[in-house]
Amino acid sequence: MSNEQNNQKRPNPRVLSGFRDFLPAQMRVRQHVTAILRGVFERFGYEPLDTPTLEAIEVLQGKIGQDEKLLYRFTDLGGREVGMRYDLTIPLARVVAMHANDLVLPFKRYHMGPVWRADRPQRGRFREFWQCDADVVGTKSVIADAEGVAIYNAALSGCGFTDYAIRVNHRAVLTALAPYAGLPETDAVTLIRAIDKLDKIGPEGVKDEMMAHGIPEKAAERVLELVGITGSNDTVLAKLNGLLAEIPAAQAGLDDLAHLFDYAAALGVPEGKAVFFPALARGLDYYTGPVYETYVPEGGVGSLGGGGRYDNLIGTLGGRDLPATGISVGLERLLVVMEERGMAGATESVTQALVAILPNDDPLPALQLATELRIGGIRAEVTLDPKRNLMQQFQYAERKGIPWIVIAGSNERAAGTVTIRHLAFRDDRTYPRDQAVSALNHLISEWNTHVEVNPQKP
RNA sequence: GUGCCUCUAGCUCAAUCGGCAGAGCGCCGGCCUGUGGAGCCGGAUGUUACGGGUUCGAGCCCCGUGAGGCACCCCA
Repeated sequence: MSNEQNNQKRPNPRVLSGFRDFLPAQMRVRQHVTAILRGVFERFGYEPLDTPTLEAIEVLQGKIGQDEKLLYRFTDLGGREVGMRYDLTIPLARVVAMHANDLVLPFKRYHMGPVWRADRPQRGRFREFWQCDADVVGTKSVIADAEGVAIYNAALSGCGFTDYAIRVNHRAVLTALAPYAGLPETDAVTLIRAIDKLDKIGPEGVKDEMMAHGIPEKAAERVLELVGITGSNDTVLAKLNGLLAEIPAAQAGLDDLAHLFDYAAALGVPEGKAVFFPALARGLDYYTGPVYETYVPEGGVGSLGGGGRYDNLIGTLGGRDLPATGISVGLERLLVVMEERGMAGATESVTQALVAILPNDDPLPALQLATELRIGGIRAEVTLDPKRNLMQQFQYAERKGIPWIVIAGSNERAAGTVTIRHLAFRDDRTYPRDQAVSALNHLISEWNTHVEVNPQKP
């Protein structure tokens, strides 16, 4: 086949809108962050779960309300109607319905994996993206809700964030808005949809939006006054208790939140990180109790994750009616913000040491040394093109982010030594050949300590 | 799925009224070097996102497609 024919037949390489390739440098960061999240989930005693990416369409349909149009669906070769999972919560509900007898309740699981939505892509919004969820099924305890907040706190601080906030609200507060403003319940969705934009368009914008949807000015002002209340959690709770005294369901919700904040503090959430935020809006068709979302200032991607209690969902898939609560961390948004802030470390290669082979030297001793390093637990690679001179090998290591280069050329062999050089520090050290592995292992752990103490690389 | 904006070298950006496609950084090749990040010499930087149209002539104007972004919608 000639090149011309080849070019004509070859399709333009491309990826679909909202889908992405992850090159090694990006994958290292993704794996770094998912490892942090996995560590947090497991530290709180959540067990891993995985489920198929495809589900029968009837499992996915009807549980996701308005977003059904965002479902990727197709007919498979056997004529079955199939959908790609839209979130990780529906699969959890299905697992609980199918395996209820095998699960110990409360069932605590975490699940990290891709989900698909045929949405219009934007910054931090993709058609294929990862969610990292932790949920508890089978308890109504507010401790479980507080645990969700505590997990968020541990996850975000574990990733290096310091300026995050976890906003907390309650379904009962949201549903109380309409009666509080003297409006019929049917206006609740309109009110919630509007106050959800408070951050973006401000109080005046929210008021305009409400009025544009037929809410009387007085009622809009009343709602805005309530959701605009700020202060310490105790202050806001007290004020809302007063304002919503006539609405028993709201009182119960506020009581939940009072406990939640106490529990969260005891679970290690620092003062000011879990904030009662009455303007936090979450979908009404889903959540039944406490709800929360995480924010970082100037993130530009909306919330980094959300969660809450959904006591009525599990039963809808045919299993026992079980209460549930949980969180979802948006890996992509986390990474967008981390990348923008230069927090996405882990720029080093997976390779810890390159074993150099000098030009015209025998490659076998280098291969043997690499083998020893690997047996010693060091991720090592060996120069694959020994015609490259030593400087080119340095440059290869530098460019790839390999921190160490190990040289055991003819000079070292004659002296019975190895030379270990740290690329960035330009630090040469000579060790006896038979101590190469232990010496490098020692240098690596020394370096890791240094990185932890001082994340700024030279 | 709707509306609007954007797309020039690997990256960041230029290109007067429609008149020869440019800079910096990076990259590639050669030479040299058992201890470097360089030097010297040389080179490509390119289907101006893609496909059409108008024009003597299109990076620039028009239409379509794709991708990215913003706002809806919704959400991670």
